[in-house]
Amino acid sequence: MERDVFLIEMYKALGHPIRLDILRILKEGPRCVCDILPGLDSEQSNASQHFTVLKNAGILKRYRKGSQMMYEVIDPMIYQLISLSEEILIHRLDRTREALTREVAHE
Amino acid sequence: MERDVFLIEMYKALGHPIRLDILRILKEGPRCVCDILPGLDSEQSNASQHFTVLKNAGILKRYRKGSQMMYEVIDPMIYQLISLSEEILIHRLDRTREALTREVAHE
DNA sequence: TTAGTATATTAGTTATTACTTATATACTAA
DNA sequence: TTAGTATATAAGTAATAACTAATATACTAA
Repeated sequence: MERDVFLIEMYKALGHPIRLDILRILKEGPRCVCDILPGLDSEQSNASQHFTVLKNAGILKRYRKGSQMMYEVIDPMIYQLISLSEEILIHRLDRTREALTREVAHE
Repeated sequence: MERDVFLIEMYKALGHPIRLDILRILKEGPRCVCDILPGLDSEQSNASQHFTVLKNAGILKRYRKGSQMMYEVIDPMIYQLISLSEEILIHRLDRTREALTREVAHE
């Protein structure tokens, strides 16, 4: 499928801790870079490149507001996606815990 | 967050066309490598490494069945995740189409 | 045993992504 | 204008991921 190109770009964009941090900060609404940067563990230039990755993946858009650059999540459904991923993870941890409990019981 | 490591590994694992293909084939249920390989655009060795990535990301598990190696999706919720991603994409295409229509109307 | 099949693993190479440093651009205010 | 602030972009390097080719392992059947 050729649409997969976009899917894959989206997954790749999500696959970096700094970019997840950016998305979490933007969950509160549009923010300028100056307000996001302090929450990131990254230099200005590097962070800026991460913004670009998220923009190119179709997740963020940006616009200028005076001397500041604003970033905004295009489609809040992306947060459903992240939540669902987290659920899957929790699901997994639960299973692991369970398996562990069974093991201990058998000793 | 330290749990992010696992999230990120999951997103990274999803971010490759061959690995998405593998998951789509496994949607029908457990399959041996021999049955999956023909559906992939990849050499045996390379494919095998993609299986490993999916396994290490906690998405697949495997077990031997005679001379064959079986792979199986651990948690079918992963397909919800993929569907949701696809929805987000469709959503985006709809918006783009809409915007285009408006533009043409204004000409 | 031996040969054959199925598949994983290793090592080497190539391609892609991330990061760093330096610089450019856009804007604001003096 | 000029200086300062906010941020992007470019170029180079380092780190990681993907691929290829060769080999190893586990099993089966003769």
